[in-house]
Amino acid sequence: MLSTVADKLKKNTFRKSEAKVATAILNDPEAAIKSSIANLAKNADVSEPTVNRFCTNLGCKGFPDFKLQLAQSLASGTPYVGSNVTLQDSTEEFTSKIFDAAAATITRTRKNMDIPLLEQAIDSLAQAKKIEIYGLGASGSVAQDAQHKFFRLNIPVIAHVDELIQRMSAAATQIGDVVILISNTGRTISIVKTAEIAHTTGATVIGITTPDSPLAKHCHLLLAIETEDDTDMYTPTTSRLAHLVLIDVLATGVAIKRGPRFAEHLQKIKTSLTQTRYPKAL
Amino acid sequence: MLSTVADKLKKNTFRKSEAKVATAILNDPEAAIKSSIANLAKNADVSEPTVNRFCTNLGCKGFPDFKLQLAQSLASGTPYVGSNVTLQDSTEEFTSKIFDAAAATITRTRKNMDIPLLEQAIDSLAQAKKIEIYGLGASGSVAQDAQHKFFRLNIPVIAHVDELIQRMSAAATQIGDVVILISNTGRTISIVKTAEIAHTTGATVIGITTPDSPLAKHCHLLLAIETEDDTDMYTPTTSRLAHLVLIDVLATGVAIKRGPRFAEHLQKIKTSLTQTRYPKAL
DNA sequence: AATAGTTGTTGTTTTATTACTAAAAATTAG
DNA sequence: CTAATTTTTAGTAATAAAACAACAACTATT
Repeated sequence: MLSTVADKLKKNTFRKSEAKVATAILNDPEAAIKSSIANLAKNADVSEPTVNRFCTNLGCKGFPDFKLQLAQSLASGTPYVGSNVTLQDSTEEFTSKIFDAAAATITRTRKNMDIPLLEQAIDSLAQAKKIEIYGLGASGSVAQDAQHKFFRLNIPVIAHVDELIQRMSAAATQIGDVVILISNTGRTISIVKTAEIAHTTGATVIGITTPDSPLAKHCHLLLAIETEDDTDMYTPTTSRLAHLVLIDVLATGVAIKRGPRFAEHLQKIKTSLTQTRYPKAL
Repeated sequence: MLSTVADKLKKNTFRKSEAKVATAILNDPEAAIKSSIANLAKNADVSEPTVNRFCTNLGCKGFPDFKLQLAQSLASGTPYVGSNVTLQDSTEEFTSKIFDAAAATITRTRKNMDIPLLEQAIDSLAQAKKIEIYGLGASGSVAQDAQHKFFRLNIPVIAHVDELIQRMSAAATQIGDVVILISNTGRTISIVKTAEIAHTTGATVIGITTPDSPLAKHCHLLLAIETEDDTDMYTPTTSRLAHLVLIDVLATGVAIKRGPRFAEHLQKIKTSLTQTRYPKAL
């Protein structure tokens, strides 16, 4: 895991005057990326070369390079402001926090994507005789969204949100089928059991869940989505957004793999819907 | 609408030599943020002051400021390249594009949020005797996700994804009830008809849909989500992500409005789930 | 007291910016 | 339609600012 400049700033393995620099930067990072070396040196009450040495010690090529890297780590993610919603928040505040959290989740998930693994998953989905998608609770609607996505690709697919039906259906899978299991925690007993059942039939088991979870251990292909710790009950869980985007990626990958002959199928689906809609205004 | 430096780079309202600068930067943005003004000027085959003027014309304070801003928009994954997925895309490419589009949608939606309107919606939801949520197709799973969210808040809520049941249920609503209609296009005839029915009963009709659409005209409260034009059939629709986050905001708002007495209810729900899960590893 | 480790001072080099000038394009008058 | 004038645009050269390197001084530790 490559650590950002912002992360390094928080370690306190600094010498006296470099610590001053670090705290000065942490005090107002936004200001730091805009100020010159002289300015920052004055603020931190150290000499200019100290600031420069500080930067090189952090692994940067110099002060400008440091500013650039800091700017980038600030831009991605918002690691500085705690984004937990509180009872005291104004509408504007909690709205911002929720949108922030959502965007951050997307960005974070993107960074952690394992492309070769994705390709494997897409391969097996593209060749699947049948795709079964299981989820419970909030992951249930994710499963249904996934069904909708793959259905449009003209692939035999079914989502189940009922524990018993999931088990029965899983038991009925065969070699060549793919079972996608969606679980935020990866610790839902019933889903894990279902994964075990699917394993016995020889179906390919794909998990969209937290790494190192019980479910993760029962998957042929683990598409890991890191969960933020559910510290605050007022903060909605954003991981299902990551799940949805991941499914978009899978479905798109399959669509591309199937190539241009699918274009006409998708067109068919589109025209089939036109009768259900009011025409677009000009 | 605040646009990033990266956005501005794509507009071609440049003069001859500044266009050279823009293309040079777009050719290799990563390199641009690292090079000096002299270097970039040579690459673009223009003089150094031209590069500088280019930066100030873009609204930056100077070249260093420009580099900083560009670095930030690159880091936050802004799609500075056209984000339509093509058949030729590598897995890495279309994955990036999809995640980019998702993040961009979230950010864009956030900017367009109308806070007072949100507050009105939250108010009516918090006071609702009953909440009904309707969606079809992809919006169906959004509706079910919404049901799940409000259900956790101990509010009488039901989602329907069947056109006929939606109509019947809408006809049975009363004053004090709230009907949430979710539609990406806002042009699904059946949903619009259902909105009309709900209107006659005196229920509050909230629409989560495209502004200026037929559905939008039949809502008491319109929570507008701008849709990106569905230009490419391989590009998944990201608007449902916006819908989901918006629902998060609504549910959170209601939770906050109901105050601390809800904390215990949420706690109850949590403990009710523990028996269904494997314990967390230490 | 000596030495290794840190920090500050001075000066050089690189980088960015400003002011000015030349060229090109556009506009208007003849 | 052409020529003259104005306006816009780009480049040159000079200036200012910033970053960096080499060296000197200081501190703490043994």
